[in-house]
Amino acid sequence: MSKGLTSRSEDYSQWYNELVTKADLADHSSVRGCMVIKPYGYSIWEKIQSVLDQKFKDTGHSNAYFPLFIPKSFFSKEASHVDGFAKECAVVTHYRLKNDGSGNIIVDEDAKLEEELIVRPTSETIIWNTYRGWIQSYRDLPILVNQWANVVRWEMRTRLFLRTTEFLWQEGHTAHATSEEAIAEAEQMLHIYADFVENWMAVPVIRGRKTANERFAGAIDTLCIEALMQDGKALQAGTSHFLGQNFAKAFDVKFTSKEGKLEHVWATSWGVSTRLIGALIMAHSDDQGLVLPPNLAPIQVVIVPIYKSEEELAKISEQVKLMTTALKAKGISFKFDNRDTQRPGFKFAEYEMKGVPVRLAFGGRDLENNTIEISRRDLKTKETISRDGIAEVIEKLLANIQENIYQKAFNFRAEMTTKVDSYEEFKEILNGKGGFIAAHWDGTPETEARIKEETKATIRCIPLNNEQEEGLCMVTGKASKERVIFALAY
RNA sequence: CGGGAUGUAGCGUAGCCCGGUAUCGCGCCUGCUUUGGGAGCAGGAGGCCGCAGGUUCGAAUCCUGCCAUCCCGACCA
Repeated sequence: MSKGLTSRSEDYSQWYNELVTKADLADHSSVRGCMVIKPYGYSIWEKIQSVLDQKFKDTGHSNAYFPLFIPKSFFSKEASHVDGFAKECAVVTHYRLKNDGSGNIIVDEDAKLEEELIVRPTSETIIWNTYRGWIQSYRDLPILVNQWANVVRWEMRTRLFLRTTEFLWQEGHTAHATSEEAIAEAEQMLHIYADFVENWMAVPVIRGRKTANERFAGAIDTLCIEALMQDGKALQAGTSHFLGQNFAKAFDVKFTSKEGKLEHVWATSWGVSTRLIGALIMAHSDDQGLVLPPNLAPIQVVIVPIYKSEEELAKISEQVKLMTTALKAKGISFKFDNRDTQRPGFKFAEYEMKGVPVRLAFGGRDLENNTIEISRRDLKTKETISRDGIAEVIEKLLANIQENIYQKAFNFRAEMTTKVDSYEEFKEILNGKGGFIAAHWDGTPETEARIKEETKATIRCIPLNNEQEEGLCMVTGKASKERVIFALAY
């Protein structure tokens, strides 16, 4: 591992790629656009999974698993859905290889599938095809199912965690008897995502609604949470869709209501992916590496011994044991890094790169003075304190770090959110400081498309409970009753 | 799919114009000394120079073809 990182201000892309690699999160794989998530990176995903999974279960959802492959014909059943995904699907056409006689392995043309299989880019179609068999009466509803899975989208251009050809995610797919209930479900899940991202990941988000142009293929309404990254670009961190009866009609999923009438069911789908890890990196990291919020850090406290002999290490280990027992009792995760293959300075730099929130350095001096050196990753400050009541001190410190990281991101977003009233000013801010831009828009897809064409900025969302304010569209001058959020996005 | 570039050790590179079997740094291995911010010294291992042809006594270097990757567009519910 070479030292240091490219500075964020010099080349944000390079900084990001180096950080992902050097913090031991992931590597490019030999397969185009795919990544290998390394154990440390995966442990963050596991933490995300465990917290969200509990929230899903607390709201009545269950996990299930559906096939990776989707018959091509399923896709064509929902017109806008196929339009949205057709250009990025991996397709399985054959099921056998053979030796061509000269040692080369080739696809056996005789083993061509009658109907091609699509590697799922999302599972609405196969799930709704399955739900048809599960639903007959209102008594079968609601169906509240989530799946943890991988999906494949053959994007032209990829980026570690943010947009990879294959990625891990969860997708919830629910079926309801009424429109109101489905809408409430979609909103509930959006708020679960927002709470998670803000309180666990310490990333503030705007909860909002997508415009028709930016809506999910096949949805009636797409809700989203939008976060702001340190380079001033927006990142969609999660979505929740109200699908109306579109998929129920496409897959003929009907139920008999209390009143004895045959009706199509109402649907939602919602998901977050490993992209959240990308959001975490880009929201908090600095030129020393990752900064993990304590609530999400796989290791909250690392203890580095500094010793000159085996005997000294043994004494330190003994004292560390007392501390870790107290930490364990408080549910604080820790690692005692007593590897003798690396020196302390190397370990300090390594855990900074990996974003461990709190570091304790324990040496001979501390052994004598009943002290320890404690350092916090977010502010990079350190001080030597008494070991008495250390677990309580750390517990408070972790909470303080969590709050501080969130506040820092919140303040950054506030500074980077600009209200503009003219198209000129809009372009100036967009090309200058960037960030979120709140502006009036006439509500038409044409104007939205024109702005995207001319500036590359998109409407990230129309915030929920948006402040109503009379104004004029910055482009066409037509009347507008609220500001919407524009930004350049990932 | 257009425009541009690059393929040399695990990673980053020099050499290429002007042909003679590969340079340097990081990392890796061994030993000693070290350990409170990425250790020092000494020794060592590791290469089908992207692939396939061609020119030549001889190719990392020149020529042809192919493949791959990266960047900029297009694309990204």
